[in-house]
Amino acid sequence: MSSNEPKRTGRPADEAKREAILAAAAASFFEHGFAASSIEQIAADAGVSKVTIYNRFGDKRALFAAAVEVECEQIRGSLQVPEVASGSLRDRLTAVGEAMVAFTSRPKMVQFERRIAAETEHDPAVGEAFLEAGPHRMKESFAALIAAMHEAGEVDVADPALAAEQFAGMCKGMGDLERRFGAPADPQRNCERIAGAVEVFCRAYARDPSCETEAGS
Amino acid sequence: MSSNEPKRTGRPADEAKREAILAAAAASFFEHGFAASSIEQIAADAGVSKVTIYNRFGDKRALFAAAVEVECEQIRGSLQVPEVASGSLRDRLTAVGEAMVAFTSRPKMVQFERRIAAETEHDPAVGEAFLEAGPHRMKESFAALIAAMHEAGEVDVADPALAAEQFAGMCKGMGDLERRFGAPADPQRNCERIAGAVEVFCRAYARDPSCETEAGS
DNA sequence: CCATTATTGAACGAAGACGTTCAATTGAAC
DNA sequence: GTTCAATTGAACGTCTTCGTTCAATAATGG
Repeated sequence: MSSNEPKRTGRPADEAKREAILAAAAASFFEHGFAASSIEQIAADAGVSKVTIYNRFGDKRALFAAAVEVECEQIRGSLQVPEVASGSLRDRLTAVGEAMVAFTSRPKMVQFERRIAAETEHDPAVGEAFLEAGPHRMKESFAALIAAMHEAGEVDVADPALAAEQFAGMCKGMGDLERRFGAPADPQRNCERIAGAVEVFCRAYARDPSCETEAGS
Repeated sequence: MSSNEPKRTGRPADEAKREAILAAAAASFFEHGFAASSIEQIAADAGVSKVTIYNRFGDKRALFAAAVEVECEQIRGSLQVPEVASGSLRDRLTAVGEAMVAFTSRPKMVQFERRIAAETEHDPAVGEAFLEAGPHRMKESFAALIAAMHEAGEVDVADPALAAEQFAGMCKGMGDLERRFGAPADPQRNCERIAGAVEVFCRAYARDPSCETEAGS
């Protein structure tokens, strides 16, 4: 693999600058939107010349795409359904619900989703990339977990993917939507939503009506 | 009330032009976004002089706000939980679920929500206005309907608002999110989501396990 | 030291946008 | 027909933006 060692002569590219550019680009794009962000401002924020940005990314849209890709990579890295193997079914579902809500309601994520959604209108590939990096992976992980619970005889679920959506949908309730449109978060209501989701899910799917089954450690 | 009859002299304002301006503004703002829309283009689309727009609305932001207000008004007018008074509990819930999904998944609405969410970052009042005109009203209507079912002894629901959110959340599942990020709609999956939501809701809340209670006509 | 590449600062050109000004025209009411 | 407001078209000023060009400088390998 000669590509592994470019062996290029001349002054090497400053990787720190690349990251500074991407950080500044992300900050501007996701706060002000694509059209309202200016390359010059991003360059200034990154402490970098405008020409450097054009040399390395070529284009405003390409820079945007690169910033989105970095963010999606971060999402892929930090997203995971908690592997709670112990505790009652209720406890484990509650943990999953809390993790999902906490993950999706961070202001950074809300902001990112808003911008990606808006940009999807102009460039569907952006929305697709996000969907794949975030929600779809999360859904698959959680569906697999439900399928495992089914195999273990704890629940009786014919369609794990649907059940995963149902549980996630109940946990989010309208909190999701409210945050997206600027309403302040209501932690207490969120707890009630999660508790309610666990309750309904258990009533609908649990084999043991008491839902106190302990998972084998 | 002299305000009822302005009795103003001179050439009267052309109301058709006002509507044309608002229509063109809505089309441009909600398709391209606020920053990427230009007054000149909107004026051209509306078949109107740019000066007319400035005379009547004053400002680009004010024009945007007016367009949002018109759209919210339309939402307030067309949104309603269907008053299905007959049929089994399952049938009525299914009808409500279908109506909600149909209402929120129209491309126009998806587009509108994307833009409002993006603009909420810059102007929280916009998000608040939409939330009030749309989701909150819908939730209250549906919660009232569930409360009525509870009064009638069909279901046993301690928190109608929470139950309304749960049902709506299950109906939407991830279809909502997928549409927002450009994934094509999947009508069959939507039907399964609604059917699944009805099933889970009934198992969790219905007094009559068979869920075949007929509502009095 | 030399070749080569990265980076910078400044300036440029073209384009577009916002919002204003103004004279000219239109249209309704009296 | 006169009066008065609405509308228009065109031009203007100012500002911002994208993206490019170019000479000068910094940093590395040989």
